Amino acid sequence: MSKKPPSPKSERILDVAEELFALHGYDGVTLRQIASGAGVDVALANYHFGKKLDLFQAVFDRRAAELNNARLEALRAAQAQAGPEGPPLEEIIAAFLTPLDDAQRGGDSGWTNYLALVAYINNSPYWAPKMMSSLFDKLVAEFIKALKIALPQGRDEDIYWCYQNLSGALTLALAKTGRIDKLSGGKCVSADIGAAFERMIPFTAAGFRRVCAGD
Amino acid sequence: MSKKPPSPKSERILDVAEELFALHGYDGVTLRQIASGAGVDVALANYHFGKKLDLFQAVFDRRAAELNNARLEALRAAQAQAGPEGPPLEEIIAAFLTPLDDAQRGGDSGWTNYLALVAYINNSPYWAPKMMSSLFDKLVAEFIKALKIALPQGRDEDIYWCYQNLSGALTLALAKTGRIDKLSGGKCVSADIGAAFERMIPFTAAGFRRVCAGD
DNA sequence: CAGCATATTCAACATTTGTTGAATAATCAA
DNA sequence: TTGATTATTCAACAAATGTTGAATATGCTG
Repeated sequence: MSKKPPSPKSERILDVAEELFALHGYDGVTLRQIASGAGVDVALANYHFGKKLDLFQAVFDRRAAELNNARLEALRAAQAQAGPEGPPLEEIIAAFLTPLDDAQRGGDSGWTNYLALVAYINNSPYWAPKMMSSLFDKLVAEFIKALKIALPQGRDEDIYWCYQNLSGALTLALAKTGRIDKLSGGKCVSADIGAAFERMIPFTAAGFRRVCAGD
Repeated sequence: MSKKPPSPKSERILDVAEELFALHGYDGVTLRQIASGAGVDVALANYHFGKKLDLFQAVFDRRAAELNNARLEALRAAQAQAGPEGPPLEEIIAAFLTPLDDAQRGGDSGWTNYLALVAYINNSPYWAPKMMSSLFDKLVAEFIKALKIALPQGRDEDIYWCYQNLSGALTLALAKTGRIDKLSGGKCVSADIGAAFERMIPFTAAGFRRVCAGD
């Protein structure tokens, strides 16, 4: 485990930046808003992280590796438990999703903000190509490989398109826009990622099978 | 020298604003960038549309009614063709999606930008509650009603959660981030909405059935 | 033509923005 | 204690931003 100073102000800067970037996007947040929210002078963000863009990248990087590891471990665990034919579809998808729910349940509200930020980046035609590839491509490739084994008759294009459907459903869930709350008259709460995943896993698994296996 | 739609400069302002807002978001675009792209002075945007926020709203409103009508008509057409038990699931979803593809195929690249802008708004925790509800809630309620008829055993929460999965998959497709292009090594092109919908319809239909009908 | 409304540009404003260099405070080893 | 390194604030800069009022152009109607 990495050990870091308990609460230097640089961490508070990252926390506040994380929250504000997730809500308003990169250009919708000023360094002074971040500094003010962190109870810190404007120049301090620059001292610790350099330019605004570097701060944005630092926020993104801070939790990326840990998130990646958790998801990869979940996939490896499912694979270790399965036979040589690989884990079933539902377990692959669950390994893709549940680490995100676990992170949010950990009590650290920073993870909630971080995942909303990832949703913002992943849905942005400007940011997604620049930021998502560097750290997530390898992980996604691993999941795609596992999906191909679970769906041996699936054509590559179909699997990738289905993966995009899964990614989109996940992205909107992480964004937590509150829209489903209103549409459903309160029956659904967009902050309840567990409830969302409870449906997302069978939903997308059935979708994969229908498109890639003809079921 | 003359391929010009007889468009006054106010339309060009909307066109450029549409494109830039879709790519960079509300705060990522300056009025001077819009004016410059439209070959127009900065003050003209203010003269025609008022404040920046009003311009943003004007861009959103310009095509909203037409889009809504096309989707509602598609649903009504499916209902008219079906018996009293209502149209099957796939046709409801197709009515929800295909008008968007038709709009993009119309040759007007403005529709492509507009739908990417809707994707940006729909995925934003800040904008979605303010802008999506006003114009889309009634339409969504109509589709939900049709879905409930097609899935009579489905519980309300399940149907709403499934709808969110559909909405998320659609949103990411409309954002056209280009990410699937790279992941798939060129086998999928995110600009090809037709190809995306070809999979999205059976994918989400199977998902609805699995979650809401126990199939 | 004249007159008038609309459309468009020009010039400028008060703020806000990201950024930086110097000054001050805190931390810590010797 | 020193002294040096790190952390933080202060003050200010040039550039960019949204916005506005006045000036000019354009088009239309009589």
